[in-house]
Amino acid sequence: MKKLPRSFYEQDSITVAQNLLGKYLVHVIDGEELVGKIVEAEAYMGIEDKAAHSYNNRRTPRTEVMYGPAGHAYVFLIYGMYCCMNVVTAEVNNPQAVLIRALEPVSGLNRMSLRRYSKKYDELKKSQIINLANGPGKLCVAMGIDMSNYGDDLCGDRLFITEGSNEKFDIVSSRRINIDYAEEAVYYPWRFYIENNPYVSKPHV
DNA sequence: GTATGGATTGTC
DNA sequence: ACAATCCATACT
Repeated sequence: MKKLPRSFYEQDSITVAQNLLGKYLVHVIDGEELVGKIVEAEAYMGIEDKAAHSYNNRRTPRTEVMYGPAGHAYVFLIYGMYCCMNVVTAEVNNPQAVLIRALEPVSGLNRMSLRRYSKKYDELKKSQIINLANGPGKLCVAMGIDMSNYGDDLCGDRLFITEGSNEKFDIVSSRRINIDYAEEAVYYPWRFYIENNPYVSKPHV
């Protein structure tokens, strides 16, 4: 499949978040391709978005990559135990990003399964298959994405995103998850997911 | 140097 | 409903 061009990422994060649904996230690790279809994403609109790490132009070592060119990975550690992966969007010095929140596993299934459960894929229960990558922390474990991927160029050959299939789907929008601190931004409908996809993290919200 | 809390998850 | 777990950030 064809990699998404830099221009895909050089738009506002709301547009990119919606357009990322159905695309394939690929991580090449240990000589194998791990692939998941993006089924859920959240837009973080940067300087004026109280939910964003870059709110009010907060520029620190952690958020630095968000101020650079679009199409790079912003990975951060959350709660001391999980990583979350974002795609940097918009132009330089406009620190927007899209959080990848859930994947439908596509290939490298055994590798993903071993990373999450130390078991082969065909030994998993149904619930474990659903839970392989249906959350921002889980998908990073399954895909082997960690802080060493901070700043990775998504137009490169290690961590990238490709075009999806021709399937049609409807997009649902809702409030973003776990940003209760964000005052009025709590209610912005900037979470997007594929309707009726079983790998979405919290379909009901 | 010190304190605070989090774009989560798994278990109780 | 809550603990796990620890770094980034803000403040002194």
